[in-house]
Amino acid sequence: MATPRPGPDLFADPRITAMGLLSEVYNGVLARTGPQLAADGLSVAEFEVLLRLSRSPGGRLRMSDLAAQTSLTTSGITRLVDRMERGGLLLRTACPSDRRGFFAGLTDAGWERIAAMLPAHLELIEQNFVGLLTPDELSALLSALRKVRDVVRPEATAGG
Amino acid sequence: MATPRPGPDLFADPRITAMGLLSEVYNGVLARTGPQLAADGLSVAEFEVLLRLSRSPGGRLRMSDLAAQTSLTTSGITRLVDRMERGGLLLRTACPSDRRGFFAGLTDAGWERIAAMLPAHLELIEQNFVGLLTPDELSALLSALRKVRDVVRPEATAGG
DNA sequence: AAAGATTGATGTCTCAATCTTA
DNA sequence: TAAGATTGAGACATCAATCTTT
Repeated sequence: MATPRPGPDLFADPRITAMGLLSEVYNGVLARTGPQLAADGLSVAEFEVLLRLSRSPGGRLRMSDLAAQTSLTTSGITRLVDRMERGGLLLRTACPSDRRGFFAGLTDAGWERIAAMLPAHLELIEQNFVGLLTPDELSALLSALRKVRDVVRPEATAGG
Repeated sequence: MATPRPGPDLFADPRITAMGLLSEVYNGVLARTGPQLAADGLSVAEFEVLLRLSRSPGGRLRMSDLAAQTSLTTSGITRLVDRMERGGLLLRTACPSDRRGFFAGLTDAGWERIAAMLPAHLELIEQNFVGLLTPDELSALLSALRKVRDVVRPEATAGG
Protein backbone atom coordinates (compact mmCIF):
# COMPACT_ATOMS: atom_id res chain seq x y z
CA MET A 1 0.00 0.00 0.00
CA ALA A 2 1.01 3.62 -0.40
CA THR A 3 1.56 6.64 1.75
CA PRO A 4 -1.45 8.89 1.12
CA ARG A 5 0.45 11.44 -0.92
CA PRO A 6 3.99 12.79 -1.04
CA GLY A 7 4.79 16.43 -0.34
CA PRO A 8 3.20 19.41 -2.13
CA ASP A 9 0.53 19.14 -4.77
CA LEU A 10 2.65 18.54 -7.78
CA PHE A 11 -0.10 16.48 -9.33
CA ALA A 12 -2.61 19.29 -9.72
CA ASP A 13 -0.41 21.26 -12.12
CA PRO A 14 -2.49 23.22 -14.67
CA ARG A 15 -0.35 21.90 -17.51
CA ILE A 16 -1.57 18.40 -16.71
CA THR A 17 -5.12 19.66 -16.70
CA ALA A 18 -4.64 21.30 -20.10
CA MET A 19 -3.18 18.16 -21.58
CA GLY A 20 -5.95 16.05 -20.07
CA LEU A 21 -8.56 18.32 -21.56
CA LEU A 22 -7.00 18.07 -25.00
CA SER A 23 -6.97 14.31 -24.71
CA GLU A 24 -10.55 14.09 -23.50
CA VAL A 25 -11.81 16.27 -26.30
CA TYR A 26 -9.93 14.49 -29.05
CA ASN A 27 -10.79 11.01 -27.84
CA GLY A 28 -14.30 12.08 -26.97
CA VAL A 29 -15.04 13.39 -30.44
CA LEU A 30 -13.57 10.24 -31.96
CA ALA A 31 -15.79 8.15 -29.71
CA ARG A 32 -18.78 10.03 -31.12
CA THR A 33 -17.81 9.71 -34.76
CA GLY A 34 -16.09 6.31 -34.79
CA PRO A 35 -19.16 4.11 -34.41
CA GLN A 36 -20.82 5.65 -37.46
CA LEU A 37 -17.73 4.98 -39.57
CA ALA A 38 -17.57 1.44 -38.22
CA ALA A 39 -21.20 0.90 -39.14
CA ASP A 40 -20.18 1.70 -42.70
CA GLY A 41 -17.30 -0.73 -42.47
CA LEU A 42 -14.37 1.63 -42.01
CA SER A 43 -12.03 2.22 -39.09
CA VAL A 44 -11.10 5.76 -38.09
CA ALA A 45 -7.67 5.23 -39.65
CA GLU A 46 -9.11 4.00 -42.93
CA PHE A 47 -11.52 6.90 -43.13
CA GLU A 48 -8.70 9.33 -42.48
CA VAL A 49 -6.68 7.84 -45.32
CA LEU A 50 -9.63 8.29 -47.69
CA LEU A 51 -10.03 11.86 -46.48
CA ARG A 52 -6.37 12.80 -46.83
CA LEU A 53 -6.22 11.36 -50.31
CA SER A 54 -9.42 13.12 -51.34
CA ARG A 55 -7.78 16.41 -50.39
CA SER A 56 -4.56 15.71 -52.27
CA PRO A 57 -3.87 16.52 -55.94
CA GLY A 58 -5.06 13.68 -58.14
CA GLY A 59 -6.49 11.88 -55.12
CA ARG A 60 -3.14 10.27 -54.44
CA LEU A 61 -0.11 10.56 -52.18
CA ARG A 62 3.22 8.85 -51.76
CA MET A 63 3.23 6.17 -49.08
CA SER A 64 5.68 8.12 -46.95
CA ASP A 65 3.66 11.33 -47.27
CA LEU A 66 0.55 9.48 -46.25
CA ALA A 67 2.40 8.20 -43.21
CA ALA A 68 3.50 11.74 -42.34
CA GLN A 69 -0.04 13.10 -42.65
CA THR A 70 -1.60 10.43 -40.48
CA SER A 71 -0.20 9.31 -37.18
CA LEU A 72 1.04 5.99 -38.50
CA THR A 73 4.52 4.79 -39.27
CA THR A 74 5.42 3.85 -42.85
CA SER A 75 5.09 0.26 -41.76
CA GLY A 76 1.59 0.84 -40.51
CA ILE A 77 0.66 2.62 -43.74
CA THR A 78 1.97 -0.25 -45.84
CA ARG A 79 -0.37 -2.62 -44.07
CA LEU A 80 -3.34 -0.28 -44.00
CA VAL A 81 -3.01 0.41 -47.73
CA ASP A 82 -2.69 -3.35 -48.28
CA ARG A 83 -6.06 -3.93 -46.68
CA MET A 84 -7.75 -1.03 -48.40
CA GLU A 85 -6.33 -2.06 -51.75
CA ARG A 86 -7.72 -5.54 -51.20
CA GLY A 87 -11.04 -3.89 -50.42
CA GLY A 88 -10.95 -2.04 -53.72
CA LEU A 89 -10.82 1.47 -52.28
CA LEU A 90 -7.19 2.23 -53.14
CA LEU A 91 -4.68 1.36 -55.82
CA ARG A 92 -0.89 1.49 -55.67
CA THR A 93 0.93 2.90 -58.67
CA ALA A 94 4.67 3.17 -59.20
CA CYS A 95 6.24 6.61 -58.99
CA PRO A 96 7.81 7.37 -62.39
CA SER A 97 10.42 9.87 -61.19
CA ASP A 98 11.70 7.79 -58.27
CA ARG A 99 11.49 4.07 -58.62
CA ARG A 100 11.73 3.53 -54.88
CA GLY A 101 8.39 5.24 -54.38
CA PHE A 102 4.74 4.30 -54.69
CA PHE A 103 1.57 6.30 -54.81
CA ALA A 104 -1.57 5.24 -53.01
CA GLY A 105 -4.51 6.60 -55.00
CA LEU A 106 -8.27 6.54 -54.62
CA THR A 107 -10.15 4.24 -56.98
CA ASP A 108 -13.58 5.18 -58.29
CA ALA A 109 -15.00 3.03 -55.52
CA GLY A 110 -12.84 4.95 -53.04
CA TRP A 111 -14.15 8.31 -54.29
CA GLU A 112 -17.70 7.06 -54.11
CA ARG A 113 -17.25 5.71 -50.63
CA ILE A 114 -15.83 8.88 -49.14
CA ALA A 115 -18.40 11.06 -50.94
CA ALA A 116 -21.20 8.87 -49.62
CA MET A 117 -19.94 8.86 -46.04
CA LEU A 118 -18.83 12.45 -45.69
CA PRO A 119 -22.15 14.27 -45.21
CA ALA A 120 -23.18 12.22 -42.18
CA HIS A 121 -19.67 12.47 -40.79
CA LEU A 122 -19.64 16.24 -41.14
CA GLU A 123 -22.95 16.39 -39.35
CA LEU A 124 -21.49 14.52 -36.38
CA ILE A 125 -18.49 16.85 -36.24
CA GLU A 126 -20.91 19.74 -36.30
CA GLN A 127 -22.98 18.33 -33.43
CA ASN A 128 -20.07 17.22 -31.29
CA PHE A 129 -17.39 19.79 -31.93
CA VAL A 130 -17.51 22.91 -34.06
CA GLY A 131 -21.23 23.54 -33.65
CA LEU A 132 -20.84 23.73 -29.88
CA LEU A 133 -18.84 26.94 -30.11
CA THR A 134 -19.66 30.48 -31.16
CA PRO A 135 -17.85 31.72 -34.27
CA ASP A 136 -15.49 33.73 -32.08
CA GLU A 137 -14.77 30.83 -29.79
CA LEU A 138 -14.15 28.57 -32.76
CA SER A 139 -11.75 30.91 -34.46
CA ALA A 140 -9.86 31.47 -31.21
CA LEU A 141 -9.63 27.71 -30.77
CA LEU A 142 -8.40 27.12 -34.28
CA SER A 143 -5.86 29.89 -34.15
CA ALA A 144 -4.42 28.53 -30.90
CA LEU A 145 -4.32 25.02 -32.32
CA ARG A 146 -2.50 26.26 -35.41
CA LYS A 147 0.19 27.88 -33.30
CA VAL A 148 0.80 24.62 -31.49
CA ARG A 149 0.59 22.58 -34.68
CA ASP A 150 3.23 24.72 -36.37
CA VAL A 151 5.67 23.75 -33.64
CA VAL A 152 4.87 20.11 -33.00
CA ARG A 153 4.23 19.24 -36.64
CA PRO A 154 6.17 21.72 -38.76
CA GLU A 155 6.11 19.42 -41.80
CA ALA A 156 2.33 19.50 -41.92
CA THR A 157 1.98 23.29 -42.18
CA ALA A 158 0.81 23.17 -45.80
CA GLY A 159 -2.99 23.40 -45.70
CA GLY A 160 -5.19 24.07 -42.69
CA MET B 1 -7.90 4.42 -61.68
CA ALA B 2 -10.17 7.25 -60.62
CA THR B 3 -11.90 10.21 -62.16
CA PRO B 4 -9.99 13.27 -60.94
CA ARG B 5 -12.68 14.45 -58.56
CA PRO B 6 -16.43 14.29 -58.30
CA GLY B 7 -18.62 17.37 -58.31
CA PRO B 8 -18.25 20.35 -55.93
CA ASP B 9 -15.55 20.67 -53.31
CA LEU B 10 -17.10 18.73 -50.53
CA PHE B 11 -13.69 17.65 -49.34
CA ALA B 12 -12.43 21.09 -48.35
CA ASP B 13 -15.10 21.57 -45.69
CA PRO B 14 -13.84 23.67 -42.76
CA ARG B 15 -15.17 21.11 -40.30
CA ILE B 16 -12.74 18.59 -41.70
CA THR B 17 -9.96 21.09 -41.35
CA ALA B 18 -10.88 21.76 -37.73
CA MET B 19 -10.95 18.08 -36.91
CA GLY B 20 -7.64 17.53 -38.70
CA LEU B 21 -6.06 20.32 -36.71
CA LEU B 22 -7.26 18.84 -33.43
CA SER B 23 -5.84 15.49 -34.44
CA GLU B 24 -2.50 16.92 -35.53
CA VAL B 25 -2.09 18.85 -32.31
CA TYR B 26 -3.02 15.99 -30.02
CA ASN B 27 -0.91 13.42 -31.83
CA GLY B 28 1.87 15.93 -32.36
CA VAL B 29 2.17 16.75 -28.66
CA LEU B 30 2.10 13.04 -27.82
CA ALA B 31 4.88 12.44 -30.33
CA ARG B 32 6.94 15.04 -28.47
CA THR B 33 6.31 13.70 -25.00
CA GLY B 34 6.06 9.95 -25.65
CA PRO B 35 9.74 9.24 -26.31
CA GLN B 36 10.76 10.69 -22.96
CA LEU B 37 8.26 8.49 -21.15
CA ALA B 38 9.44 5.48 -23.16
CA ALA B 39 13.03 6.24 -22.18
CA ASP B 40 11.89 5.89 -18.57
CA GLY B 41 10.18 2.62 -19.39
CA LEU B 42 6.53 3.69 -19.53
CA SER B 43 4.06 3.89 -22.39
CA VAL B 44 1.78 6.90 -22.74
CA ALA B 45 -1.13 4.78 -21.48
CA GLU B 46 0.79 3.60 -18.43
CA PHE B 47 1.89 7.12 -17.57
CA GLU B 48 -1.68 8.34 -17.87
CA VAL B 49 -2.86 5.67 -15.46
CA LEU B 50 -0.25 6.77 -12.92
CA LEU B 51 -1.31 10.36 -13.41
CA ARG B 52 -5.04 9.73 -13.06
CA LEU B 53 -4.50 7.71 -9.91
CA SER B 54 -2.21 10.34 -8.43
CA ARG B 55 -5.03 12.85 -8.82
CA SER B 56 -7.65 10.61 -7.25
CA PRO B 57 -8.49 10.36 -3.53
CA GLY B 58 -6.21 7.85 -1.87
CA GLY B 59 -4.30 7.36 -5.08
CA ARG B 60 -6.77 4.74 -6.22
CA LEU B 61 -9.74 4.25 -8.51
CA ARG B 62 -12.15 1.49 -9.41
CA MET B 63 -11.21 -0.42 -12.54
CA SER B 64 -14.28 0.79 -14.38
CA ASP B 65 -13.68 4.42 -13.36
CA LEU B 66 -10.13 4.17 -14.56
CA ALA B 67 -11.43 2.88 -17.88
CA ALA B 68 -13.86 5.79 -18.10
CA GLN B 69 -11.12 8.34 -17.39
CA THR B 70 -8.72 6.96 -19.94
CA SER B 71 -9.68 6.05 -23.46
CA LEU B 72 -9.46 2.32 -22.88
CA THR B 73 -12.19 -0.29 -22.49
CA THR B 74 -12.53 -2.16 -19.20
CA SER B 75 -10.87 -5.07 -20.95
CA GLY B 76 -7.91 -2.92 -21.90
CA ILE B 77 -7.64 -1.58 -18.35
CA THR B 78 -7.65 -5.08 -16.89
CA ARG B 79 -4.64 -5.96 -19.00
CA LEU B 80 -2.82 -2.70 -18.45
CA VAL B 81 -3.28 -2.92 -14.68
CA ASP B 82 -2.09 -6.54 -14.86
CA ARG B 83 1.19 -5.45 -16.38
CA MET B 84 1.68 -2.49 -14.07
CA GLU B 85 0.89 -4.62 -11.03
CA ARG B 86 3.52 -7.10 -12.17
CA GLY B 87 5.90 -4.16 -12.48
CA GLY B 88 5.20 -3.17 -8.88
CA LEU B 89 3.66 0.22 -9.64
CA LEU B 90 0.05 -0.70 -8.81
CA LEU B 91 -1.84 -2.96 -6.48
CA ARG B 92 -5.39 -4.29 -6.76
CA THR B 93 -7.52 -4.29 -3.64
CA ALA B 94 -11.05 -5.61 -3.24
CA CYS B 95 -13.84 -3.09 -2.87
CA PRO B 96 -15.47 -3.64 0.53
CA SER B 97 -18.88 -2.17 -0.30
CA ASP B 98 -19.35 -3.99 -3.61
CA ARG B 99 -17.73 -7.34 -3.97
CA ARG B 100 -17.83 -7.20 -7.74
CA GLY B 101 -15.43 -4.29 -7.78
CA PHE B 102 -11.69 -3.77 -7.47
CA PHE B 103 -9.56 -0.75 -6.82
CA ALA B 104 -6.31 -0.14 -8.65
CA GLY B 105 -4.07 1.86 -6.31
CA LEU B 106 -0.59 3.33 -6.50
CA THR B 107 2.11 1.55 -4.53
CA ASP B 108 4.93 3.49 -2.91
CA ALA B 109 6.99 2.63 -5.98
CA GLY B 110 4.18 4.01 -8.14
CA TRP B 111 4.11 7.30 -6.22
CA GLU B 112 7.85 7.59 -6.46
CA ARG B 113 7.87 6.85 -10.15
CA ILE B 114 5.28 9.44 -11.09
CA ALA B 115 6.84 12.05 -8.80
CA ALA B 116 10.24 11.43 -10.39
CA MET B 117 8.97 11.61 -13.96
CA LEU B 118 6.53 14.48 -13.69
CA PRO B 119 8.88 17.50 -13.67
CA ALA B 120 10.52 16.63 -16.98
CA HIS B 121 7.15 15.75 -18.46
CA LEU B 122 5.68 19.09 -17.42
CA GLU B 123 8.61 20.85 -19.00
CA LEU B 124 7.89 19.14 -22.33
CA ILE B 125 4.22 20.10 -22.16
CA GLU B 126 5.31 23.64 -21.46
CA GLN B 127 7.66 23.72 -24.46
CA ASN B 128 5.34 21.98 -26.90
CA PHE B 129 1.91 23.14 -25.89
CA VAL B 130 0.89 25.61 -23.22
CA GLY B 131 4.05 27.70 -23.36
CA LEU B 132 3.48 28.41 -27.05
CA LEU B 133 0.39 30.49 -26.31
CA THR B 134 -0.18 33.80 -24.60
CA PRO B 135 -2.21 33.64 -21.38
CA ASP B 136 -5.25 34.94 -23.25
CA GLU B 137 -4.87 32.47 -26.05
CA LEU B 138 -4.46 29.64 -23.59
CA SER B 139 -7.51 30.51 -21.56
CA ALA B 140 -9.60 30.88 -24.72
CA LEU B 141 -8.38 27.49 -25.88
CA LEU B 142 -9.14 25.82 -22.58
CA SER B 143 -12.56 27.36 -22.28
CA ALA B 144 -13.49 26.18 -25.78
CA LEU B 145 -12.15 22.70 -25.05
CA ARG B 146 -14.19 22.55 -21.85
CA LYS B 147 -17.37 23.35 -23.72
CA VAL B 148 -16.74 20.51 -26.12
CA ARG B 149 -15.64 18.15 -23.38
CA ASP B 150 -18.81 18.73 -21.41
CA VAL B 151 -20.79 17.42 -24.37
CA VAL B 152 -18.67 14.57 -25.65
CA ARG B 153 -17.63 13.35 -22.22
CA PRO B 154 -20.26 14.43 -19.74
CA GLU B 155 -19.20 11.80 -17.18
CA ALA B 156 -15.73 13.36 -16.92
CA THR B 157 -16.91 16.85 -15.94
CA ALA B 158 -15.67 16.52 -12.36
CA GLY B 159 -12.25 18.20 -12.26
CA GLY B 160 -10.58 20.27 -14.97
C1' DA C 1 25.58 5.68 -47.17
C1' DA C 2 20.79 7.10 -47.09
C1' DA C 3 15.78 7.05 -48.39
C1' DG C 4 11.29 4.62 -49.64
C1' DA C 5 8.82 0.69 -48.82
C1' DT C 6 8.04 -3.80 -47.06
C1' DT C 7 8.25 -7.96 -43.86
C1' DG C 8 8.84 -10.84 -39.50
C1' DA C 9 8.34 -10.85 -34.76
C1' DT C 10 6.03 -9.06 -31.01
C1' DG C 11 2.94 -6.34 -28.00
C1' DT C 12 -1.37 -4.22 -26.95
C1' DC C 13 -6.11 -3.27 -27.89
C1' DT C 14 -10.94 -4.50 -28.82
C1' DC C 15 -15.11 -7.50 -29.25
C1' DA C 16 -17.83 -11.06 -27.57
C1' DA C 17 -18.43 -14.43 -24.23
C1' DT C 18 -18.08 -15.72 -19.31
C1' DC C 19 -18.01 -15.57 -14.30
C1' DT C 20 -19.36 -13.53 -10.02
C1' DT C 21 -22.03 -10.52 -7.28
C1' DA C 22 -25.98 -7.04 -6.79
C1' DT D 1 -31.40 -9.14 -15.29
C1' DA D 2 -27.80 -6.16 -15.04
C1' DA D 3 -23.15 -4.45 -13.61
C1' DG D 4 -18.00 -5.09 -12.69
C1' DA D 5 -14.22 -7.50 -14.09
C1' DT D 6 -11.83 -10.89 -16.63
C1' DT D 7 -10.54 -14.06 -20.60
C1' DG D 8 -10.00 -16.10 -25.45
C1' DA D 9 -9.69 -14.98 -30.10
C1' DG D 10 -8.64 -11.93 -33.52
C1' DA D 11 -7.20 -7.30 -35.53
C1' DC D 12 -3.92 -3.83 -35.93
C1' DA D 13 0.27 -1.10 -34.81
C1' DT D 14 5.11 -0.76 -33.85
C1' DC D 15 10.25 -1.89 -33.93
C1' DA D 16 14.08 -3.65 -36.16
C1' DA D 17 15.83 -5.81 -40.04
C1' DT D 18 15.81 -6.17 -45.12
C1' DC D 19 15.54 -5.10 -50.05
C1' DT D 20 15.75 -1.88 -53.79
C1' DT D 21 16.91 2.41 -55.67
C1' DT D 22 19.19 6.93 -55.22
